[in-house]
Amino acid sequence: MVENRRTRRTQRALKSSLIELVLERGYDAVTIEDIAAEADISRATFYAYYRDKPALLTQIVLDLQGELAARLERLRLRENSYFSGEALRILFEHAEEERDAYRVILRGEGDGTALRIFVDTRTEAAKEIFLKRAEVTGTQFRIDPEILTRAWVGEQVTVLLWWLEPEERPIPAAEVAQVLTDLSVHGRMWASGFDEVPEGTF
Amino acid sequence: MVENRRTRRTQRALKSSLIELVLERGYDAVTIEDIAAEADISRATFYAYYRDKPALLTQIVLDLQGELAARLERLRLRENSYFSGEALRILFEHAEEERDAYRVILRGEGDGTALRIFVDTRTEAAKEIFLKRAEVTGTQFRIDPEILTRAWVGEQVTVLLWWLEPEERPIPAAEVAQVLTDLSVHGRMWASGFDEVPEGTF
DNA sequence: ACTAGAATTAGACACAGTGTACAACTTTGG
DNA sequence: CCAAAGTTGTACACTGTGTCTAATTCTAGT
Repeated sequence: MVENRRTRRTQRALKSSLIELVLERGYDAVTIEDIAAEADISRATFYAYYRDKPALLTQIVLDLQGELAARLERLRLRENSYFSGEALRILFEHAEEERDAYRVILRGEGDGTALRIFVDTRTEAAKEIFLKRAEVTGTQFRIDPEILTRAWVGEQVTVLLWWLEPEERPIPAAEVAQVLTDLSVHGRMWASGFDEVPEGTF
Repeated sequence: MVENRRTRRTQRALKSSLIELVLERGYDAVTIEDIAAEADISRATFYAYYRDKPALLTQIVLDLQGELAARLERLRLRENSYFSGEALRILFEHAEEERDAYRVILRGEGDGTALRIFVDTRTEAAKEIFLKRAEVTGTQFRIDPEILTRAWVGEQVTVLLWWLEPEERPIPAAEVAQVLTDLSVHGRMWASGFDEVPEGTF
């Protein structure tokens, strides 16, 4: 199975068919026969490329992460800053371009594996940045960086899914990214309009 | 199907069997026959209570949310404060008690429906509190409360799952809840050890 | 303690989808 | 143009699903 025009077409078709059908009917309601039919390919060929449905979905996340990682790497070479909110904007823009794939993944379709891969990869990336920043600036974490990272990725993923779901997104990518950065940087009380945390609370 | 000793036993057994087996082998690898066998019940009886596997899982989330809601309601009657981090502690304590059920749900096992129900319910609850607080204090949101809420729930869910996974939890419930509250209230830069946001960033 | 009704059972059924295999065919790249 | 790579249709055994039924066991209320 070398890289041909044909094989590429086949794999692309299978991936986008899965995405389309899953969004339409839900993961469990889609059979391999359905995917093959939608892709105009025989069921036998499906098995030439993927062991089963989960394998195809996993490949979709891996591809997506690969593309995202490439864009972030390009940014890193340009900017070399651990303080830019740029990375988040890139994530949201990428997600908008690949809206359907992201929706399938972030919804957790097909046992949660795809989502788990996505979250874990993002977590690793974020953790590295946080730790490197602390190292460079000599700053001491006030809370466990593990929790910090998990929380940060959790925010991203949840807001991302919410933002992607409607057909038209009223808020542009750059703007949600900025909002999320502001919230994360300044905290929830600031975001709620308080200038300081009210007395005798929390 | 009135509430008997027998029917209650049957339903409980089916629920905990599903949870146990899913944690052991993953949702898709568990058959209804497996669940019934584990619960010492015939497959026919399974169908007397639940249409299918998803229906059973959904019931599990609904039960859990019901119990959690009851505890939070009790708190609300006692405290009547919109500024307490108490609610979060209750969530973490509840999750620790029902660790296995929470893990199955938060992992997103069996198409993401159970997780979606969980997240949506939490989101509604959080949104109500945020809006009510703003109303009471007359505060103006600096960012869209919808995003604020989604992000907050996203943090909770992600950290919760991370915290629940290991067999023994090194950080007690009350403490993670406090950490999460601190982070959320003061923001990520504070949590990373910065006293103010560095110049020319974000 | 008895009994009507509720709950559970085993087993059979048709069915849909899976994963594998293979021989025949079409397309591709050099 | 042709050998190799890719694709196809078809068939197979198999697993699990959901429905049904007649027989059996348990429960609650008198």
